[in-house]
Amino acid sequence: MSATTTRAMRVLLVDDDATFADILARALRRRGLEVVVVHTPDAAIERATAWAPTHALLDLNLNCETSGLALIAPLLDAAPGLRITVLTGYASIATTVAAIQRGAADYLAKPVDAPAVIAALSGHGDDAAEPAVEAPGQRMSLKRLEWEHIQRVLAEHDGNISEAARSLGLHRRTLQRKLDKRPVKF
Amino acid sequence: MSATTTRAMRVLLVDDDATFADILARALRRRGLEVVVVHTPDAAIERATAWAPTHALLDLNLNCETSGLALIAPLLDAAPGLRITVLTGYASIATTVAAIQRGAADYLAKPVDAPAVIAALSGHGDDAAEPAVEAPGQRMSLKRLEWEHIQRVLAEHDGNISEAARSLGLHRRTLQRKLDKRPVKF
DNA sequence: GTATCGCCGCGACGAAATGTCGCAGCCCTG
DNA sequence: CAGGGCTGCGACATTTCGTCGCGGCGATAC
Repeated sequence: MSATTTRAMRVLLVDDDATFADILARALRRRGLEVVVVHTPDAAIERATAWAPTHALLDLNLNCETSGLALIAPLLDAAPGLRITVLTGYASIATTVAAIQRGAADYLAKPVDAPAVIAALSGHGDDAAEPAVEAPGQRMSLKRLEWEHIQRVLAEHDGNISEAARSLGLHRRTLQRKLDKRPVKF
Repeated sequence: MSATTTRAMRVLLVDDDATFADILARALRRRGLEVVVVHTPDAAIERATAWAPTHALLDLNLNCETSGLALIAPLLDAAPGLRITVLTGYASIATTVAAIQRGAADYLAKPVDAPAVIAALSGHGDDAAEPAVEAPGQRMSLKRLEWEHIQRVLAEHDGNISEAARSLGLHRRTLQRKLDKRPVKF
């Protein structure tokens, strides 16, 4: 273990975005955490088994076939007790539900800052603070609503774009455009 | 399980919005579910204890102090094994995480249609696969969904188009056009 | 009375989103 | 190897959206 604080958290960072992963890793290390970065599902499993991390940061949309979602179970298998925090740039209610149901401990939407990540990792504001039903003076924007629904349907069809488009009654091309077009703030 | 009726799901619907609750309840009953509607946390606990429902639909933002979130644990206490599905008009990642961590089985953002609710109730997200795509035209939603949401927001603003437009984050002119375009076949 | 203000309905026009077609690459299966 | 389905993407015609502006209405305020 590190000589820093108490028992340092051993964090396995799984993200195919090397740039983002490195920055985040550096930020976490500066705060005394032990971090190992991997960019592929296979490497993630391998490290989880060999290194026995205590926490994991998992990017949902690894651009490979295996979604981050599919990685949750194997990771928990490889390292029992692992506290997995899912991180994603394309957050949606549907994927949130799926992630938590599969065993993730928390779920964060990019962009996030190091403090927020650490808080989530350690489980702060987890079961403690109540999000206090937000009172947005504003309804879910139509865009947001659409995004959520698309994610839901897409998930129902296992990520099959063509099928989802058909099911949604819109052109595949349009769905594609909608999909890669959304950073979507909220 | 209740062998009397065809193992019908006994659903406890907790929602302070009487209108919405009634409509939903009717829709569910028409599909063969047993539904009991309550409008307050206290009544919810009471019914959960006395009636022993198998499923619960819980609106997150009951406009009382006790958020729906806080009701999850007591409900699970009152009726062990209860499958709680959270329903809310103010969906957010944070509340989603909180709800599921507290024991909710699923989380849906309004507006939703009866089929979606039933799917969630029966736990399609857990293990069941749903290759059975609805009939064609079922998912024309994007438009329908938008329409529903617009109506909801419009109603909440007492029909004030300008205000609703502002709240929805779109131009008044656009809202007008969207409004008079729909022949609205419900 | 009339000035002001906010909401409503609508025409117009450029900007953006969408529907449609087509092409090429991939992977799977017969 | 051919055939079929999924995917990413370019091109182009249509449609919708965002914005500005007008005139009209009704409620207050002056």
